[in-house]
Amino acid sequence: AVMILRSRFLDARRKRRNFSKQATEILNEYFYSHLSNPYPSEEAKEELAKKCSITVSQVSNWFGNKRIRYKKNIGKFQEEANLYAAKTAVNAAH
Amino acid sequence: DPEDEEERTNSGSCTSSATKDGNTSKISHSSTPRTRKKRCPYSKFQIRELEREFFFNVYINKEKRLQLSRMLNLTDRQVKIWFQNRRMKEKKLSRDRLQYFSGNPLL
DNA sequence: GTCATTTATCATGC
DNA sequence: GCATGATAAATGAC
Repeated sequence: AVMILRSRFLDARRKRRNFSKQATEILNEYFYSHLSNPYPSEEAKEELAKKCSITVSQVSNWFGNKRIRYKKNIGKFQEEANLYAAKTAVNAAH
Repeated sequence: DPEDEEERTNSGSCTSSATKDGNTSKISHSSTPRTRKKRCPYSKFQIRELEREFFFNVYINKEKRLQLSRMLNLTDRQVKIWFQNRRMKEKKLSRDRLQYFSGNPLL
């Protein structure tokens, strides 16, 4: 029984599952609204993790990947950037 | 400069082809990072030996470190860094285990 | 020494 | 076939 759970734990780490649409939405909103300094504090990470129903480590991984992949090809993310820029603008208006 | 303590002729995968030529600096970084060393994954053999030593001793001393670095064709610095990263990995594993099994009372 | 990172690589989803 | 999340080397702050 313990062995089963142990193997299940090891598998859970290796298997990759995409985050939910809502989670990605929340993370992108934060990223593009802090584009000048996309480094959330530890407290901000915990809050994001809670809202996204993921772990703090996963939040750190997401921002790490996002920062370098954005930097490596800004053009590819331009459309996405405009989208979330408009979205945050609407939210601010309300 | 934290420069190479002899990269040693690598036998297997990631040889020291860092071409430390003087100036290919396209962008004039007035200082600091003169070409970051390319990340090269270690071989199965290297990992096994590192893990073996890590099991006995989470902290490796200078003596064994030099010995191990020579045996694995790695620099002393690389072995030191590997143990640092390995300790961080162990800590993260502990955190993840705790979180993973926290919701499971093992029925 | 720890620890948050950067970067490349790995593994998987679709 | 790439997009994406996680991990493995390597750096730097402290």
